[in-house]
Amino acid sequence: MTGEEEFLEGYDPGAYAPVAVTVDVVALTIRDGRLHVLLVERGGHPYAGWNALPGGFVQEEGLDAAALREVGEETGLRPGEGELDRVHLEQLRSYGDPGRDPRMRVFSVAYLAFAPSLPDPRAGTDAAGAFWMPVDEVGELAFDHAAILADGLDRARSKLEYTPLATAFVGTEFTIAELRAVYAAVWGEELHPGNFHRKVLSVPGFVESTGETAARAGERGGPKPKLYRAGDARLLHPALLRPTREEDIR
Amino acid sequence: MTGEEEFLEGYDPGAYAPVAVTVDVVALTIRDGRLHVLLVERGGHPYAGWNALPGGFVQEEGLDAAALREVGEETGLRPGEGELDRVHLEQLRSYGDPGRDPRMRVFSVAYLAFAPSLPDPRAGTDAAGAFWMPVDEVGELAFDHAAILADGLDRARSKLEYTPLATAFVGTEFTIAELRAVYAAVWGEELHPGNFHRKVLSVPGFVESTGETAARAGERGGPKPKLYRAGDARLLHPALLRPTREEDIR
DNA sequence: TTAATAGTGTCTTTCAGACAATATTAT
DNA sequence: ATAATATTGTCTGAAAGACACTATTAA
Repeated sequence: MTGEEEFLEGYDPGAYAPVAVTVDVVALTIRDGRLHVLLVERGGHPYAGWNALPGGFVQEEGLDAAALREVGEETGLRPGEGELDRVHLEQLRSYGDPGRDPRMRVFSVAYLAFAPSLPDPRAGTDAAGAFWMPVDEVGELAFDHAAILADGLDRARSKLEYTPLATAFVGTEFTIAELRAVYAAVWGEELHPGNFHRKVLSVPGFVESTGETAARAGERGGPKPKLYRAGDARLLHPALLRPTREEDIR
Repeated sequence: MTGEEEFLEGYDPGAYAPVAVTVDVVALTIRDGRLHVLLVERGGHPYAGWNALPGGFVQEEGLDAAALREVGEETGLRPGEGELDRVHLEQLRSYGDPGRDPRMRVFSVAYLAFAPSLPDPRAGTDAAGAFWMPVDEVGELAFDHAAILADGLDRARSKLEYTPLATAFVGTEFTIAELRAVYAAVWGEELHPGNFHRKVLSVPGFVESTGETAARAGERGGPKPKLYRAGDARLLHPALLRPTREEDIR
């Protein structure tokens, strides 16, 4: 008896139905102060013509590698050329309801990707058909991708509170105001500039000063802001908590 | 062309290698004031004789259902008989490194289960071979299960901070001291009784009074404590934070 | 000049944590 | 009686949020 036969012995025949494993990516970035998600328009059936999250089969690679490959393919970015290396990836969760894909049993491992503002994917060749859309304009999506997107947004909003995730959405050098704009875009609410400024600088390891000052102030005036880069903290202590909403608690 | 043929068209042949999807469960409970995890001793190869997390193939069911089925099979509990219904389940994350199972490509969706103290699984028939082990006595595990267990413990310790998860480890009615014992067991450190007591009662919706008092005080004296049941909060605001450890932050 | 912004200061309230005090109960 | 525990009270320092103020710069 081979190892594989032994492996399969004694299990329900239902387990032998062909299954597929895919990765789907919720890739987020901020453009013009608004949170955007990377989508693709489906060509084939089912859901032909619908928008969907970028994704595909896991090949001879790990899950993280598969997710990074998908992001690269759909954005047209190449590994080692800088921009793709700055994309932060983390696993979101997996989805496997029977019937979520009408053709066969498909399990999807969803990933979250965070990136600074990226060029439009249409420029590339592979990436034709992919585009960034403001998250508040996303309507229906193919399969269960709307639920996956919702879970991804929840996770992103939550992680801004207790991790330095916001720095993944800005360049290597940034101003406190740019960081505040990230929080405003992801949380969908304005933050008090003065309190936010003092808070960010008071959290150890969140940001560190470059000693430099921006070459120019904002379009509507004001002093030239100081520049910062991401610090070495993996967690924010104390955390930057959202205003408490009663409906989130109960 | 059938839908499935169309579906598979154009993908790398590597994607056609047979794959399997399993669920593995990190089931935690507290016995004698210590955190325990449910393990099984493997019969067949590979890793024959090693301890492993309970798990198995996903059948014609959702992922959550598969995880609950595994817990039931390995503990000997039956749905609808009460105890299994009190088990709290949540998805942990998925693992899919090539080579994590030497026989074929196996993707595992790991789950976390939290339960009040349960009877010893050996009593049942299906569940022979399963047993509870204190987490700090768990040595090597089969496959990548040690890493899965470590991830599960991290998640559990973290969720105690900002969710009412601790109430899943005690009976429907409990004392503040019992709740404190849960935190002490999971976090591995003692908590200040007075401050913990005031803190728990001050978080809206964490616990609610039953109006009753325990029939008996503890073994070593003291007043009869009041009884509480879980409240309706899904999140703790403000949270019950662990003492900050510098090494966790950087 | 005007208006907006960067950055800092102040005050109030909330909360975490250290510590103390009192009442109650098993042994 | 003794010792341990449940519960409440007090105090200090950290931190959040509201508000105010000054200096700086684009238009």
